[in-house]
Amino acid sequence: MRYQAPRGTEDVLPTDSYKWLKLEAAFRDLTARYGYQELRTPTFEDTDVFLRTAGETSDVVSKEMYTFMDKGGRSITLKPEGTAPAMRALVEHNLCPPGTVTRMSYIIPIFRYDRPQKGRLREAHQFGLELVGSPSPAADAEIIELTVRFYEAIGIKDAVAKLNTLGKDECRAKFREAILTHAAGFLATQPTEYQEKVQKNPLRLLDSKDPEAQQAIREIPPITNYLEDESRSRFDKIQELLTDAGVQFELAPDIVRGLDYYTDTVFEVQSTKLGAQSSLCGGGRYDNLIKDLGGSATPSVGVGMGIERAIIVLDESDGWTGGTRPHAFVVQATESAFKSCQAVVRELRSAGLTALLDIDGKSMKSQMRQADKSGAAVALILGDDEIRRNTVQIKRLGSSEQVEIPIANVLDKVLELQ
RNA sequence: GCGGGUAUAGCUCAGGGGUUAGAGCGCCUGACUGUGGCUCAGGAGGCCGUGGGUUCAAUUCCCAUUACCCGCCCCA
Repeated sequence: MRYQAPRGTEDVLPTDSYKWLKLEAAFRDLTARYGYQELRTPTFEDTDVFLRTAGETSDVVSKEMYTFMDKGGRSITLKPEGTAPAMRALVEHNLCPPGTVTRMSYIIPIFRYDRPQKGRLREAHQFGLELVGSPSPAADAEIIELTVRFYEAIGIKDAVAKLNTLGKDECRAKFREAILTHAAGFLATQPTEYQEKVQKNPLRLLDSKDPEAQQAIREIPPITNYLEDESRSRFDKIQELLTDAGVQFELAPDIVRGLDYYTDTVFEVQSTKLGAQSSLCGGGRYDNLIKDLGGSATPSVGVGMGIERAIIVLDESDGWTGGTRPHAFVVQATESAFKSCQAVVRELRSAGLTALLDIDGKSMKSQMRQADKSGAAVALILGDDEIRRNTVQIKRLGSSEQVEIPIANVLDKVLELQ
């Protein structure tokens, strides 16, 4: 126990990896049905990709990035989020020419140097979706619907989308001013550090958990008072589409997101099972990001869903339905039966079944215990007597039914008793 | 980055300045011939997180460090 995994990282153990496989399969299956194709990007990017997009004042960029110089003197950053790298690839390979729409998905590790907590790791993983090229509110609604459907598909109950809009540049500027004006009294009582932070990004005030801040926030007129017509009608239309789709959502003015590239729509799905980290995923519209990366202006929407967080929620709600069980465990009743047992195992495996056997020459009692613990549906028992008779004993574990059958019928019988 | 808590067996946790540090679960072996689960008996497994200090004596007290947990910040 000398070494341990680096702080904020974790090993997924063989006994737990089925959870990952299950979520990944659900994600790939569901998104494929909506026409999303998987994009795979490098684990690291030029640091500029993130500096240009996430916003230099955002916490992610200002204090959480894993950035280093490589031996060629390049500034490299392990990706702290998925959207900017995906859009870097999209621009580089011209994946979304003007006038077209592109749907992409990805499964990636993300790295953020922050203090670890429940549901917050330095290396985490996320499922991502990007719907690129469509200015339509139907695009926003599709991403939100797909996200909620994913949580339903993996068994997370009560997945409710929290929806908000941040408007566009001009209206947001007016709204920021309004925040500063209305919260001036409260801010004056705060440490200068916090004042500066809010000065730089007044929206930050809105998701504060401080009760006094909450009080101050109540004085601020809602952003909807400042929205331009286009933003307002988008917001309304999205809600209409989600309602039509039967997707549960709530309006949540406190959702502002930590990355600066969002425009108009922002949303999260939250859970109370995540401790201080309430959000299971976060996403929104980013109409300026692609242009910032040197592409042509392309309206887009996307989402990033935390895999570890989904697993926590499912763990705490007993959301896992049985792992995989072997079909058969082959028991050698006599030492000399080993080769025959291996032949049986080989036959079952080549027919696509999971078949196990002991390779340490343990006692039959021990083998039976192993068979039981493995969760196998049946034990196949083979010794000298059976070999002489060309038979095998087949025992259904969980009951004590046992019959002797011709060895030629093993496969059929094993399948029958599953 | 800031504040607080915890660290003892594979897991969940007791304990205590002084011979061989415990429990439950798990694991291994056995209970007449080649049969699991239940029961019973036996057994393996711990530098008591790491480094330093106080002390005749530290796993126990103190300090530091590392990791995890909780809250803040923030977020997946």
